[in-house]
Amino acid sequence: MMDSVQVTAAFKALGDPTRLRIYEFLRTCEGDVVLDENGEVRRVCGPTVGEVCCSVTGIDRVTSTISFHLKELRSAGLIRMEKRGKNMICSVNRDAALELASFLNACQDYPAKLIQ
Amino acid sequence: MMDSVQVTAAFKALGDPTRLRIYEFLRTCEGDVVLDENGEVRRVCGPTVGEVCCSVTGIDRVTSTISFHLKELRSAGLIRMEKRGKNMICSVNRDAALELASFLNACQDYPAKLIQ
DNA sequence: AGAATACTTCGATAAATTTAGAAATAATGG
DNA sequence: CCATTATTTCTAAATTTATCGAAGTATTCT
Repeated sequence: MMDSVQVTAAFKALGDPTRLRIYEFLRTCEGDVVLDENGEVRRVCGPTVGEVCCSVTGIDRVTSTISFHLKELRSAGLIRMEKRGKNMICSVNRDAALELASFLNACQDYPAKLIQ
Repeated sequence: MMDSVQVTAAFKALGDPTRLRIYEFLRTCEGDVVLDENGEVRRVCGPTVGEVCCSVTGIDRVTSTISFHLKELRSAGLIRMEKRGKNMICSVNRDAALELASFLNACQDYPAKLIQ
């Protein structure tokens, strides 16, 4: 379970237009995954850092800037990155997204009293 | 529906520890609401800015700073504020929270292909 | 081994953000 | 109408952040 420090970090990471753009792009990339020896899901193909740079339209940033933003998203636990030869393969961490969603949905656990 | 600029602004607003703290406090405050002449839900009692200052523990900020953060949350559409005499009454905007949650839940609409 | 490719880290800079405190505004109470 | 209370706006300072380009690190290719 994410504590409030982690939740803040995740929201902060998504609260930048360039990063949100990258994040949304990564979400749309269907990629193959495998189950490794421990039964963990591991991504084996998908967008590399270079592909993110080329593919994310509307923003115009050099590679080092994209790298910086990917690191921010990764530190916040929102994406995973895995070395694959010369490349780094990026993928979203769905568990983190779902945890954040459930944090936001919790607003319904505190109902307001309605008075006519 | 929130566009991506609004989503960014909302995440950014929540991505600050002081604001997230305030937001969480506001969520827990059950307050009475009324339906006004247009059938709109309107809050009639609940935490004022001053009460937010006193009640949100763990942060230590002067009133003007809290006021600044409330304004940020309000600009992002996450909370509502309504004048009531000398006071301003604060409440969370649940619709915004639920929209953000559904943005995050959309990560499930793009399934990865699993390969053994 | 040396060159090429993919990415990250470092250094510098400009812009944005958070913060406190002072001054301003608005509403109520005597 | 003046004093008090509640909140906001303004100002200035400190800190953080986003950005680029250069230099560095790894990995593959020849």
